[in-house]
Amino acid sequence: MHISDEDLLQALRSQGLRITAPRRAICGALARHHNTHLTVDDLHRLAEEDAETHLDRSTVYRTIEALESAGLVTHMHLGHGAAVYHLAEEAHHHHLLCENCGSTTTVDDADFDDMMALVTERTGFVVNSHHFAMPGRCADCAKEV
Amino acid sequence: MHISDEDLLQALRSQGLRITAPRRAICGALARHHNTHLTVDDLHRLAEEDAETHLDRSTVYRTIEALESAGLVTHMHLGHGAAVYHLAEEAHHHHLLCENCGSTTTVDDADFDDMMALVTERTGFVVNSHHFAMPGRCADCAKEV
DNA sequence: TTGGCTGCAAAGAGTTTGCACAGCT
DNA sequence: AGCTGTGCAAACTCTTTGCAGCCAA
Repeated sequence: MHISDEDLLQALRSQGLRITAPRRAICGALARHHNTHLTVDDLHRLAEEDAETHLDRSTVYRTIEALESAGLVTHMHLGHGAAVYHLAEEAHHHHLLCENCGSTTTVDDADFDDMMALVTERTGFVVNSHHFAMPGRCADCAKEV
Repeated sequence: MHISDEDLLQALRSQGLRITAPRRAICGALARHHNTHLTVDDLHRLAEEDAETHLDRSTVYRTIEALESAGLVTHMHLGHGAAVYHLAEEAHHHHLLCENCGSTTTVDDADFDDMMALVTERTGFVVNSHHFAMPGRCADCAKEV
C-alpha cells in the first residue's frame, strides 16, 4: 500500500504545520505521482491544475522543503538541470540516467549495496548515493554504439 | 611528466585558435594546479592574479569551453554547486565526495571499472561516471557515526 | 586586413528570501 | 487573535549570449 495525500497531510499536521489549499494540492500531486520523479516545475503545474488556482513557485519550494525536512520527501539530481522530488519511501533504489535517450534505469538497494560494498572494501568510503544519478548508456543505447 | 601550460597553448594553436593573454593565464593556472579541481571562480581568480589584470568570467567560460571541446580539459560536478575543471589526463579516476567533511576520495579507473562491471552485468547499463561525484562518508567520517 | 577574442551588459535557469497581508488553528 | 503560510517581487548563483571594438595571425 502506498502513502496517500492524507498520510502526507497528517504527517505535516503532526509536525505542528498547517494544512492549506496549496499544501493539499502539492501533497495530492506527490501522492498521485509517487512512481515518478517530479521537478518543482512539474509539481507546480500539477498542483495548479489540481487546485484550479494560481500557486507561486516559492510556495512549492517552501512546501517541499517542509516535507523534506519532515523526512517524507527526498530530492535528487538527474543530470544537470533541476532537482527531482519523490516520496522518501520510493527512494530505495539508485538511478542510472542514459545520456543518449534520457531514460532512467533503476537498481534496487540490495543490488546497489553489493556494488557499493566493493567501494567501501577498497577505500573505506561509505557511498550514500540516492542523491545523484549515475550517467551512462542504458542497455539499449549501449548496443547502438 | 605532466602537461605544461605550453602544451595546452600549443594544442589550442593547432586547433587554429588564437593565443591571447587571458588564455595564457588560464592555461597557466590549469597546468600549475593540475592536481586540483578548480571552479570557474577559482580559475578566474588565479588567472587574474597571474595576469595582474582584470579578466571577465565569460572569458574564462569561453576558454574552458574551447579547451574542453579540444579534449584537453573535462569538468565534473562535486555536489550541488559550481562545476569543477581539471586536465583531461587527470580524469582517470572517480570521485567520492564526503558529505561530512567535504574531502574527496578518488578511486582509480581500474577499481572503479570492476565495480561498474557489476552494474552492467545486472542491468545492461554501461556507467560513464567521471562526470559526477558519488556522495557519502569518507573512511574517517564513517567511523564517527 | 580580418575574423576570432575580449569585456561589458544583459538574460536565462533554478532557487532563495524579505515583506505585507491573508487565513489556519 | 495570533502566528504561520502565501503571493509578489527582488536577489542570488551559475552560466550563456549579443554586441562593438580590439588584436593575433
